[in-house]
Amino acid sequence: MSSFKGQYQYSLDDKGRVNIPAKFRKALPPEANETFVVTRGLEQCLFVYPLDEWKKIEDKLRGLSMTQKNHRLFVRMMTAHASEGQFDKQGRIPIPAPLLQTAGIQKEVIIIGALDHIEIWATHIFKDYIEKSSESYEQIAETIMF
Amino acid sequence: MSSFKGQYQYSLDDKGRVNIPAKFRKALPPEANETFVVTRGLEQCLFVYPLDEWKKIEDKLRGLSMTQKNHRLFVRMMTAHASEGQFDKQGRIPIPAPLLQTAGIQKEVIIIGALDHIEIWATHIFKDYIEKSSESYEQIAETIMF
DNA sequence: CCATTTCTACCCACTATTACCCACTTAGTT
DNA sequence: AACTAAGTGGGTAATAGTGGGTAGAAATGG
Repeated sequence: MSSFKGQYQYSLDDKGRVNIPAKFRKALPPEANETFVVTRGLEQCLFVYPLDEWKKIEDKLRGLSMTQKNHRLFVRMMTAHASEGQFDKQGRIPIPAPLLQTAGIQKEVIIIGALDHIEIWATHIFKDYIEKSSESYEQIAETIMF
Repeated sequence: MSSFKGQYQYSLDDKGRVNIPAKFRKALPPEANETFVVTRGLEQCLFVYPLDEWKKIEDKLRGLSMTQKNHRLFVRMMTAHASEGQFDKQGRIPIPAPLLQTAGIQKEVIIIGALDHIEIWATHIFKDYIEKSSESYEQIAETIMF
């Protein structure tokens, strides 16, 4: 079971590749087979799952009904934007252009760990999000039962 | 079990052929026997099933009742538009003209993976669909229990 | 039933893209 | 200060995508 955490600043290169923090790469379980899946996230960012975690998502998606409009939409959003890949020798992954666009990524990105997955944000979007959300953080905490 | 994912841009050539992404071809299980079935999709697009997955659909269709008007309609829609075929040496499949028409495909297409099947969309229709759906995506996500 | 025409499937060649590899730079550690 | 590890950039070879030509099969008409 992965437990990604932390926040790292990187930049996208001309070929659409981003580095994955060495800490995260080392934390990958062997079942992930050096493979990850990037897909569209909720909020304007990208989710990166190690292969083993993605398999769990897939199983849940398969359980949805093809005849339900909302289910089809959800499956499409998750899968159509998903891209499976492997690290190159330097530990980078390629991000398909459509995903970069949906996440508003141009050059500067922030990569954060979120336990079972990694998130990639355009730096300025992430900063805005954190700032805006900071105000309601304590309030939202009230609604969450621990 | 197939697990198609990703999004690819291709163009229909003058002979009515479209390329199937190399990744998808490689992911075909041997049971599919290099064969696929294209049929009319839900929403304005085409569904492409590897033969083994299509067999499962057929089994479900057989389970429907011939005495129910809606069932007859559903079976007809799925089967009348279905076309079985194989890849040429370059990995392309021919799409019958009537299917192109129902999907509104002229030249530019987007091919997406949706786990057990592949979908072919006219590019502009797909973009409209995604844009329109993006608004409701997070909302729909809330209703789907993972 | 045969001849002609159209359509389809197969094959080849060109172009674009991707993935792999190597080298350089920067940062952190001893 | 030197060494090691991590991040960045770019070149090249292999692969994938596109377009078009030709031969065989099917359909149509005489």
